[in-house]
Amino acid sequence: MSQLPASTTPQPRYAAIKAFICAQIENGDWPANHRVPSENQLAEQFGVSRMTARRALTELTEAGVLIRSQGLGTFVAEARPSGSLLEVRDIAEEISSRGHDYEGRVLLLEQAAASEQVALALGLSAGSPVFHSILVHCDNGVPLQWEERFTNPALAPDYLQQDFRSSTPSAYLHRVQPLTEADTSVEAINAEADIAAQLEISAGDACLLVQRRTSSGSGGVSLARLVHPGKRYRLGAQLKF
Amino acid sequence: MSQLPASTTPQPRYAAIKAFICAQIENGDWPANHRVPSENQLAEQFGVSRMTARRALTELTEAGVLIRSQGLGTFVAEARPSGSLLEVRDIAEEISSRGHDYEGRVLLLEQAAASEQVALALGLSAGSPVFHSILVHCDNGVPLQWEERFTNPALAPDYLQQDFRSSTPSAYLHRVQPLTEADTSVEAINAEADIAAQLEISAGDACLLVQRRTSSGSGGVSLARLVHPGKRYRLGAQLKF
DNA sequence: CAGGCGCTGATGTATATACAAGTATAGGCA
DNA sequence: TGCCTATACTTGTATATACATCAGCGCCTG
Repeated sequence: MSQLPASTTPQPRYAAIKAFICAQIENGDWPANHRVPSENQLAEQFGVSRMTARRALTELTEAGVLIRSQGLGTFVAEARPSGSLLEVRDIAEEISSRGHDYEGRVLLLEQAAASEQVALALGLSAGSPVFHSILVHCDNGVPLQWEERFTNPALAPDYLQQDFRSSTPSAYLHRVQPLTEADTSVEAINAEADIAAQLEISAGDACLLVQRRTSSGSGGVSLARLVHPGKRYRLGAQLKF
Repeated sequence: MSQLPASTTPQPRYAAIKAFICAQIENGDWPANHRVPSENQLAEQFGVSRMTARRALTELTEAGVLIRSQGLGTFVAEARPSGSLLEVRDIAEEISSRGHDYEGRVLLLEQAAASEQVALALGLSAGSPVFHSILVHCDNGVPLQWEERFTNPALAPDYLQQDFRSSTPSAYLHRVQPLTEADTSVEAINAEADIAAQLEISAGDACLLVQRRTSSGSGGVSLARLVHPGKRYRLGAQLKF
């Protein structure tokens, strides 16, 4: 073996089919929603078995390049919007990974009655008891995030007994309830006076407001409002297509 | 929810194997780096063929739950960090999909000399010519995004000839250069006077500043600074784990 | 004793086959 | 005309089999 000098292509055969399909799409020959040859057609065309052709289609589907539907066929997916993915890490882990000291200041930790909005997000009825916490996360003593959180008591029963000075509610929830879903929104706000004071910035300073609703298979777990001082914090992301 | 009591189980057989493995991991019976039974063992244990057991292992590997290596075996992966993903869509497509009118106001479209920072991001030398554009994207006539962009002339030669009143630079670049990578950061700023005027907001109002560097296989394509009025715009994301 | 050889068992690739399930269409019957 | 069914084609699941490739181990030879 290894008699093929250059371009020794130990690549599997399904890779050739994937490359072929991607080439057609990138050349523009196959626009979005164009129908891709069926598994049997590709198998015959490339002289492979149906299972091998199927693997190429399956992997491209998982990559978001194709869309398949049983009985109909395989189609080119919409050109993906110049989208990017943004990863938001746990704030305490982030601070620790920089080699800085993490400190959580607990401003409030209580049981309260759910407002209509909170009840809706957590799948409860308005007025039901929910856990309500407000804390400030600090990096080397400098406030980096103000966090207000409403948590479903059924899914995190001993929330109020936690010590959030060293571990975050987010980490606790992640530990007791495997999360399966998260809805996040990010916007910019001018800091209100009280939050500004707690973040040790001036009222009106620009802040990132991240709102996140997390849920597990058992239902809504938690609703969080996270405020970051704009001058001290930035969300980052690296994405490869 | 819960419309399926227990009877209808049209679930494929590999799903049972996946569930079994996940259960062992979540129970703590199989810690990180624990060795998972081999394909043949699982096949015998569940009374399925090796290919079916293999599928369960393959899918869990793709999901990041397991790690496999040829000749060694399959192992439980390290617990995944509590990360989440945020998708950012193209602004014109976003506006159109709401059924609103998109309008692009071109404030500047020129060739300029690259600053040191721009040159670094695009893989050029400082002072090289780059395309420089500033525009404001409007939704039904209301400014929604201020965009300043530096583009590599080698990869988008007829950038200056484009009509960005109806199609965005982002869409043009996506068309002529398949992007493979993007680095994005999001922060909050107080609007400067000039940008505030162009966005028709007050100076000092909180804004989202999104900075994005995109690159293709051929190198750095473009560097963009996107400013959104905080009161009018929000980034959203839905993530499933 | 060192090095190599082959064995075993693991994952990776590929094939042929079978049946299940969803979709669209052509044709027939009332 | 309107509805229903049979059929063909598609993707989805599952199996049995074969060979390739890689890592680890032990034995055996030089």
